[in-house]
Amino acid sequence: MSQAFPSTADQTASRQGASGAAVPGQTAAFSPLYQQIKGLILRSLQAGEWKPGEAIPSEVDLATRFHVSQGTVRKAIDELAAENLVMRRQGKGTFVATHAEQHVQYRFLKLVPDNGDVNSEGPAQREIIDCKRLRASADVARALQLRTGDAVLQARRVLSFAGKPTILEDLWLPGGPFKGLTAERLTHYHGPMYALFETEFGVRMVRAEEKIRAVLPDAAQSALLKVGCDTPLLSVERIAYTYNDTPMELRRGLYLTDTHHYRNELN
Amino acid sequence: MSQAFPSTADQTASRQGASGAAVPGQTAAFSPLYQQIKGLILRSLQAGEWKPGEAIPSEVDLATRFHVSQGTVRKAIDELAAENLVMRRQGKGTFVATHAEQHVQYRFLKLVPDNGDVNSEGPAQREIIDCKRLRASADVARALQLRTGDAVLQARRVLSFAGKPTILEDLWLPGGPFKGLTAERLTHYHGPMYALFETEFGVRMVRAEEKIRAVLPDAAQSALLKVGCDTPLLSVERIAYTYNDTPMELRRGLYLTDTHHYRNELN
DNA sequence: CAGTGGTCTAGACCACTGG
DNA sequence: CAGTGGTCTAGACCACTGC
Repeated sequence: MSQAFPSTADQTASRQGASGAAVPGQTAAFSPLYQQIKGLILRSLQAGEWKPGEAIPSEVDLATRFHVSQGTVRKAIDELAAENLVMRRQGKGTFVATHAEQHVQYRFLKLVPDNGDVNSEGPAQREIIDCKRLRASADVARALQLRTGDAVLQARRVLSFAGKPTILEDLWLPGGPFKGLTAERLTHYHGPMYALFETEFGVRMVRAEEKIRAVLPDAAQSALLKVGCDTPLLSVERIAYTYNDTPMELRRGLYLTDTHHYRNELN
Repeated sequence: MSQAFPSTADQTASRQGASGAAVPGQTAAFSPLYQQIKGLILRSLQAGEWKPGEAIPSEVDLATRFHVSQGTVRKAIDELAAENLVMRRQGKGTFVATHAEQHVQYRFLKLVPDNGDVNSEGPAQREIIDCKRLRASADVARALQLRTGDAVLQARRVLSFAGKPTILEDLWLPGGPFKGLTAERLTHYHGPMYALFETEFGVRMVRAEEKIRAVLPDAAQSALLKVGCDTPLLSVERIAYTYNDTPMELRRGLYLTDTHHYRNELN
């Protein structure tokens, strides 16, 4: 009895007592109740039942809805909070996480000024170099789990700090979910790009993976960053995922690291 | 009543009921019971009451010892487990984390082969270039929270994969805790360096911070890595900490990234 | 003051390990 | 089988927020 929750929402949770009655020759994957609840809440988040920034129902409400104790709902939400999918605020409620908040802006950008103070340099200046639709090359298609030749959107931009070009980014988005995204829209939006993705296209980036290398720029790249072709740069390839481990963005960044560095914490 | 646990171990935990009786003009920092328990367990870990790899007392034992419920101990241990200070194993117990285990070896090394399979290339070949005692320069002293001129131990080594030099590391250790460490010992030890630190010097690295840049090697560096002076390399400066946020190692690595990359996961 | 998340408890039962 | 961590519950109370 590991298929405890069929598709409809309001349903009583099933305890998995009879472990002997499982499929023979196969280990019945044990999934605790709170994991199932977590899955249900996840499904609602995914379906957009609650929008980014909004509060989700209180723990007692959810406990009633799912016919479990508050403690079980609590443990489910604990895990969602640990994965940054929701934010708990004591006395107020639990809120769907968003990239559009001041203190979590640029959650995925690990480049910081050498003095360590992200606030010391003010907001980045952004310049969209171009933005066009094209057909996915083999490697882009693979990264985004599309087929070669599928429609994708490509953009290139430069970020500058204190007037100095520091980051050159190329990014690719699947054509379907991001239909209607234009250079205009990108240029005039103020705030993190991922916030725009949320509000305009309903795409929430939930986690990302980065592959980092040291490279030398080609002629076009060095011109845009205004450095010599012999200046070593960080190459940061990022794949960002929505719910369900679905890749939704490929980003290739070149970071200038003379006044900034990529900061990472290891646990 | 936020100073609930004085220095002796076996003591009854105090509830913090009377919040009105706090120091006037100052917010009484509320610290929940499980945090205090966590602090006590942490203190025992730090004091070496249980060695790396050993089991700590069971939850019920600890609950008895601290005069709290098992649930409270559980929450304390949950946090310690989340910080990788202990490892829980259902049915067996809770164990002090160690760097000397197969599946968590090289916990702090994020460089992986491009095919992503860490096991495909076999163990790294290690060569100690040198290892000597000297006086801390200003920047090394600052990183290790020592005074300029204090005794430090410096080592340099090259790691090779499939015979190809890939990582050049310089590292600095505080002279006091690592008294007696020699090039001999480093050369003949098989296993992660951090495991040696645990077993031989009782120093457990708990977390680390890295600053990453792209650089070009100098003549000596390029010779050791057998690459040209125009080959861009990842510069990875790591500070590793023991308990209490005490820095215990400064490491400056140069990573060759033509067949490997630095892998990072963002949440 | 009511409503929210956060803490703490005591007890029952389950899943896993090893002797 | 006993001992461990893991789940789930019901209930009490605390801390914080906003009305």
